[in-house]
Amino acid sequence: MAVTIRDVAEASGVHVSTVSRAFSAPHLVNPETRTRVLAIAEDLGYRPNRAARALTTGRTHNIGLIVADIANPFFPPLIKAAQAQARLRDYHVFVADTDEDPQVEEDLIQTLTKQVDGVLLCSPRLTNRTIERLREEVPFVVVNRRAKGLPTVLMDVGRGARLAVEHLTALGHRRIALVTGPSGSWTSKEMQEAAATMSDVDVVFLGPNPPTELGGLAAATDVVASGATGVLAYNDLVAIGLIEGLAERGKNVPGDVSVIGVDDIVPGRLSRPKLTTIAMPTAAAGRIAVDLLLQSVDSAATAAATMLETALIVRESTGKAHR
Amino acid sequence: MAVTIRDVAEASGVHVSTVSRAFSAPHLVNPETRTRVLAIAEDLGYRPNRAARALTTGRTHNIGLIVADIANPFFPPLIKAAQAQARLRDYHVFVADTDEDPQVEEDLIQTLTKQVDGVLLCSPRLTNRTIERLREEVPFVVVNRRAKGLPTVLMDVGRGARLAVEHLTALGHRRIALVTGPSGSWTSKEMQEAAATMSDVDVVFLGPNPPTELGGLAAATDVVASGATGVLAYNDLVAIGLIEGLAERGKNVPGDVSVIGVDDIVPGRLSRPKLTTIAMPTAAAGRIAVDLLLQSVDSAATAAATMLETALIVRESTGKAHR
DNA sequence: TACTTTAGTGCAATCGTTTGTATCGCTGTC
DNA sequence: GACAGCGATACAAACGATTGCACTAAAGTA
Repeated sequence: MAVTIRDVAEASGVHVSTVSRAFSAPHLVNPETRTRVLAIAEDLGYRPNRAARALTTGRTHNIGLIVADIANPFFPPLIKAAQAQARLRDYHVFVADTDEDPQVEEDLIQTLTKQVDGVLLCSPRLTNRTIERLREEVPFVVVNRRAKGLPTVLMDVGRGARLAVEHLTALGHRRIALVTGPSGSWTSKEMQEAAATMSDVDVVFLGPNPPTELGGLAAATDVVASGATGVLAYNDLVAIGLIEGLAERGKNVPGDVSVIGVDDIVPGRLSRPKLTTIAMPTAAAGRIAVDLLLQSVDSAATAAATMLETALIVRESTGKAHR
Repeated sequence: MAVTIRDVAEASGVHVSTVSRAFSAPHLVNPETRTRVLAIAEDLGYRPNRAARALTTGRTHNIGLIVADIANPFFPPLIKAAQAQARLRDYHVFVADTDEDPQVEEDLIQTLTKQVDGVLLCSPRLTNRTIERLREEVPFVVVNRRAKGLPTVLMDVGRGARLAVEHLTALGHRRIALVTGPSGSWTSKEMQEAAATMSDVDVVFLGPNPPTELGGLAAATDVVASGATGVLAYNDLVAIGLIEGLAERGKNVPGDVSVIGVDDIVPGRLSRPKLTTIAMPTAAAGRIAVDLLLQSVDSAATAAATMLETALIVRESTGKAHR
């Protein structure tokens, strides 16, 4: 059916090895021969069979991208960027969704291992021990989590949290609540550590909470009870839920309480009031993670952590504190 | 490095072909031998090399999933469901993003063709002629667009539109605007045709518009000018933009104008007022599309169109019309 | 002129599976 | 007792590429 390297070889009167080299080792073949072969290949619509190539070279030119939940608005921009970057490098991306289940995550890595050159792990739920074990089988890059000895891409949410708190204090808020996320979350820990070092302000920690709209909704009671007039939420979904919960209790945002989220996901840009938030460079993270992965595929892994800048985006959910 | 079928064969004292058959043709090998081989394979951590298998069988056990824009909230649930379904069938999914560019879409299909058993095309922007040509190379299933002679998964947005208009008329609205989408869109056409057949109501068509929040924002002027008190928007993003545009012109939703969107994406559930919308069964579409695709991979393609039901979800953006 | 180098190409092994065919030892039949 | 039939297994040829090595002819060197 399909046109193979052999067809091209016959059509151009050379051996298959010459055709192969015309593509992958140009300097080894006569320029004239090369252009002729390439033209004929083009003509015949020849595309190298990657499976066959993978068999001899051991390189599949595929990478795996594993996320907890594709439908979580945080991930699509990252996936999109990673896929585009991989395409630039002539790699294809398997996307897999673990449904937040560590067991599924491990299985997925196992079955993917043999047909990819590396795996991108986004916000993995696996234990460090398991990651340690699996890294023997395939190169990893981890995004959004610290993993000792592995190349890692992180976003500086600590600095983001400081910017957020500074923004709130500049607006006159003196008592601030940090609505934390799940207890195991690296992001949440970073935010707490950063907030704890701030001066000129009282910070109360409320949590842990599920990282969802419902988590925010439920946290509204605590926020009201805390007497805080400024809130930094674990992420935008929590912030949106919180704003709703506050409204139910007669509190207006930003009139009575200022709320800041994290992630800058699409719903936050469209909700009302539009969410002031800490923007995470997810697209950049995806791009860089792919580059790091491909780099560690054909040389020794550089186990450095890359830290990306975050930025405060002020929209409508924060305002001046009144006495 | 990795453990191959040969290692398993040697460890169990049989020929590789026996090991192969122990997996893929159990009835051809002695039950005793089989269990022994399987145990040893398990022990050694043997995983068949898919590239090698693909080479002989011609089946890669991969499928391609091509969408216009991963970051568009409409797609992730579909991708998620498709990927999960594929995994059930022991298939892996390449996800690729065309950035809404037909040329990229065509390239993508070309390069993917050789390493997948079939391609899922979601809301393709390709011309019918191009699809016609490409289908020679690889089995397709098309989602969210009519494609003659190809298996197709559609969502009954026509019925959804009728439900929406009925809902508005039941609330007393007598003049309704349909804010249409891009001119080439199948969905938009379906909605127009359905709306045109409704009685007891004036329907005005406003468009075409880009399928984004900005498109909705810009359409607000026309809506106000049209004198309509009820609006059906091309999708949720447009609806959200429209609500914002109406607010800028002093029109309250649902007080002055009722607005209905399409898709039931997450932002619509979180925006304020919460959006009344026509829910599209995207997850089901993803699942079914995968099944159809795998089916047409190893038998003749059934070129039937599957139509999925939509549903009206009433939230807060629609209300009674007042004289 | 004889020898070495080098550019360009062909040859053949190899990657890890699958699968059609051959082989082998039994059992049952006539 | 010869042989067909059969279950179980081994053999070996693919699949489509890559790549180390061998070879040839021309160019460079002494």
